[in-house]
Amino acid sequence: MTNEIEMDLDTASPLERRIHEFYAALPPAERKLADLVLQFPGDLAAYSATELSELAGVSKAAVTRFFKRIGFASFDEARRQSREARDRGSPIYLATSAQSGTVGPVDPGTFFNDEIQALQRTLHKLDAAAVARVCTRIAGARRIVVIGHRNSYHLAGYLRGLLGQIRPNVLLFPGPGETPGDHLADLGAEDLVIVVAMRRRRAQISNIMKSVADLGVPIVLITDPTARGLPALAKETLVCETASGFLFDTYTPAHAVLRLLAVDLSRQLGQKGRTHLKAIERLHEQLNELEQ
Amino acid sequence: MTNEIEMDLDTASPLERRIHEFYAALPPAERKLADLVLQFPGDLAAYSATELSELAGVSKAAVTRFFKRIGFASFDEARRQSREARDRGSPIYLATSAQSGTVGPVDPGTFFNDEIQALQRTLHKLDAAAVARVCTRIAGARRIVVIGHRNSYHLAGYLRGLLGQIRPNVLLFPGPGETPGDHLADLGAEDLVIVVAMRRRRAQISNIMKSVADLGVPIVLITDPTARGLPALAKETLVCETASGFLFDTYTPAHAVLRLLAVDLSRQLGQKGRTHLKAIERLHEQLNELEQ
DNA sequence: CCGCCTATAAAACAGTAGTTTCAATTATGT
DNA sequence: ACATAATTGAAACTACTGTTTTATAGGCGG
Repeated sequence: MTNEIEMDLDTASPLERRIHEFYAALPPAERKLADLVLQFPGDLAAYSATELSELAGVSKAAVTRFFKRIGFASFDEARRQSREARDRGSPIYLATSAQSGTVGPVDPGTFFNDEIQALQRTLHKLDAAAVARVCTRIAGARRIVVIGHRNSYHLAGYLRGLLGQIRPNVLLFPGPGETPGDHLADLGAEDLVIVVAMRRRRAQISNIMKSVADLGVPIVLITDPTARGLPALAKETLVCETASGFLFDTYTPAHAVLRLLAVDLSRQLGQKGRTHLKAIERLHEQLNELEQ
Repeated sequence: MTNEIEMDLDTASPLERRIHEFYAALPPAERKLADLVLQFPGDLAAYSATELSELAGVSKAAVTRFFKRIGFASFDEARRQSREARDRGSPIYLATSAQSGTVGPVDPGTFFNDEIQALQRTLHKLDAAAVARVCTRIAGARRIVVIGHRNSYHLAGYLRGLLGQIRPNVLLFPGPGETPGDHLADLGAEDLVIVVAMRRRRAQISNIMKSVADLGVPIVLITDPTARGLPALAKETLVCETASGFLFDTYTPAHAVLRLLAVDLSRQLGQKGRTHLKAIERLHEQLNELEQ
C-alpha cells in the first residue's frame, strides 16, 4: 500500500468517520455494507462478519475486504475498536480513570452525560413486559404497601406519592415511628408489597421480604444490579442502574422507572384513574393551595 | 387476579430474569459469571464467551455450563437474545415524539428518551458558575436547613441525605410533626437555607422565604422554570426542567442537579483540605465497602 | 476486438470459538 | 470416615468464523 502514513492516523478515528472517508470510492457490494453499518450505529460489535454479509446480501469475502479497505487490519480489529469506543463512556471506565479521582470542579456536561448513560443502561436492561406485569398488579391490588429504607426511602416516598394520585390505599412503610408489622400483619394475597431496595441495603430487608412472602403477599422488587438473593423472593423484579463515574450512586434511573410505572398505570386504568387524578387536582384548586 | 395473556416464552425470559431465577442454586464459579453479567455495563452480546471467562476468572467450560444451566441451549442463543433485546430498546428505532395524548402501554424507550431530553434541556440552561457559588455557600455555612414541600419533599430529603454525608449540621424542614419556626427562628447570616420548590408549590413557600430572608439568612433556591417571584428572594437560583411529554412532571433533572451539588461540594472540600476531609475519606470507605 | 484491471462470490483454508470429555478436587450425605 | 455426587479447569475436539485463494464476470481504454 502506498498510504502507510495515513493509516496510523486512522487508528484513533471512529468507525463511521472511516466509512465516510472512503464512501465515494466504495464498490457496490461494499457500499451496501457501508449503508448497513451506518444504519446500525452502536452495536456493530454484537454482530459477526457472517451475519453482516447476510444482512447486506453480499458475500463474506466482501465483508473482509470492506473493513480492510477502510483501514482496519481485520474485521476483528474493527469490532474491538467499536466496542471499546462504546465502553469508554461507561461510568465504570470513568470511575477508574480521570473523573472520579480528579479534584477540581465537576463539568456539568460530563456529569449529565454520566446520568444519561446510566439511564440508557437501565433502559437497555429493562424488561418492558415485566413493567407491564407490574402495572397490572398495581392496578389490581386491594392495598399497596411501599417499603424503602435508607437510600431507597425517598424513592419509596416518591412512588407512594405518584401511586397515591392514581389510586387509593397506597401506604408508605415505615411511616414515622412505625415498627415492622403495623401495616404488614394483615396483608393478604390480594394486596401488593413494593420493595425499593437500592444498593447499600440493610440485611433486614431480606427478612421483611421473607415474612411478607410467607403471608402469601406478592412482592414487586425494585433494585439495582447487585441484588443477589432478593429477586428470588419477589414475583417481579425491575432493575435500575446505580453505578456512576462520580461519587455517590445515582438514583435518576430508578426515579425514571418509578414514574414510568405511574404513567403506564394511569394509562392502563384509563378514565377511572384519570378521574381520580382530576379529583385531586380540583380539590387542591379549591383549597387554593397552589400558587399557579 | 386472573392470569394475563400468555406471552412468547423466549422474549418473556430475558437473560437477567433467568439468572435471578437460578442464582441461589449456582455453584461458585458460575456465580462469579452471574455477578459479572448482572453488573455488566455494556452489551453482553459484544463479548465472546472466552472474554467473559477471562473477565470472570473462570474457565471457558464454566461459561458454557453456566448458560446451559440457566436455560439457554447454548452461549450463542443467549448472545442472540441479549442482542435482540438491546435492539428493541435502541433509541434509533424509537419515535422521538412524545406520546402524551395516546392511550395504550408506554414504550419504555420513548419514555426514557423523554427523560433524557429533560436532562439535556436542564443542562443547557444550567449556570455552571452558579453551581460553583452554591457549593461555596454550602461549604461555608454554619448550619444548613433544607426546605421542601409536596413534590419537593423527597428531593429535599434526598439533598439532606447527600449533604449530611459530607458535612455536619444539615437539617430537613419540616421534619415529621414540625411547625414552621422550629428550626428557622434562630438562623442567622452564617447559616444557609436551601429551598426546593418545584412546580405545584404551596403559596406558603413564598411566605417562608420572605421571613427567612428578613432574618438575613441567605437562600439558595432550586426550582423549575415556572417560578416567578421566588428567585428575587434568593441569593442563588438553580433551575431544573420539569416539563415532560408524559403525565406527571419529571424530577430526574432536579435529582441530577442535587447530586451534582453534592459531588462538586465533596471535591471542593477535598481540594481545600478542610477539616471535613477526614469525613470524606470515611465516606469513600463506606461507599466502597462490600455489602451483602 | 482485445488485453488489463477491478469486483465479486464460491471454495479452500487456517485459526479460533465454544463444546465436550475427563481426571482431579471439593462438597455432601450417610 | 467413607462413599458418592457435584464442581472445576485442562485438554481434546468439532464446528464455524473470518481470511485467502481462485475463477468468473464485467468495465474501460486502447
